[in-house]
Amino acid sequence: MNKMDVALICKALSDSNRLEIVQMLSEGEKCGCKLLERFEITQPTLSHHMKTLVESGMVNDRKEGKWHYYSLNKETFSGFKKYIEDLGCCDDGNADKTGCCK
Amino acid sequence: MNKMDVALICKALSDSNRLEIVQMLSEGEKCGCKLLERFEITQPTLSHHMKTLVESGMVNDRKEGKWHYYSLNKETFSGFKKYIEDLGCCDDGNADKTGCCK
DNA sequence: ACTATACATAGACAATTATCAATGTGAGGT
DNA sequence: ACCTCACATTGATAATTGTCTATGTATAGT
Repeated sequence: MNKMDVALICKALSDSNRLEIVQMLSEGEKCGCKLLERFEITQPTLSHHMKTLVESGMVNDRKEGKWHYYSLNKETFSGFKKYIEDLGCCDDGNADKTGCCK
Repeated sequence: MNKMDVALICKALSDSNRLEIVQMLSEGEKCGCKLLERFEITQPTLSHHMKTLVESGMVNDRKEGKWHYYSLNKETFSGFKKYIEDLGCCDDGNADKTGCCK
């Protein structure tokens, strides 16, 4: 995962509604209408947010009949987590010979 | 650390220049002029980015003579990391009784 | 006092974004 | 055929953002 991917994911997570959506999806797959119930936004606005999340790679979109089921993209998420962990990796002052720490 | 804090940090990291700045600061404290050398942006633009980073809480600003020394705020960073880790915490399907996994 | 350096602030502009109301689409049910 | 539900798209608007030029400010050296 490169810098641009991470910046895109961060942008996707930079809205508190979308952050909460990701949090809800971490509990498991959910359809759009269930997500909508939890927010005070209109359906087109949710649709826009979901598009942003899907395009960032953080969220999968699966269609079944009338419904869209959204879920976290585990691969993207773990890549993102690793990038973030490595980002602050040397700020503890206990870097070893590999140039990294803990 | 709450949702708004995290959204603010994500917004700060959603620009590839700022992401690279944070990456540079993870190597250690650096002054503004050293940072500026590495980017093809003007000084006011860097100043604006640093303000965004400092206001997000991710970066510390220490003044010494003419220079501003910037460094990662380890506390904020580790809080952020923890939040991100917990965010995707249950998407592996191996949640235990605590409601969480690994 | 003058100059140079490091950085901030103000003002402008183009691009992006979050949101909405209105409308379109596609799938199921009656 | 018609209607309803789930969702997307369009078009609009106000707010935010990234970037610049121009200018201001503070510190240090001569």
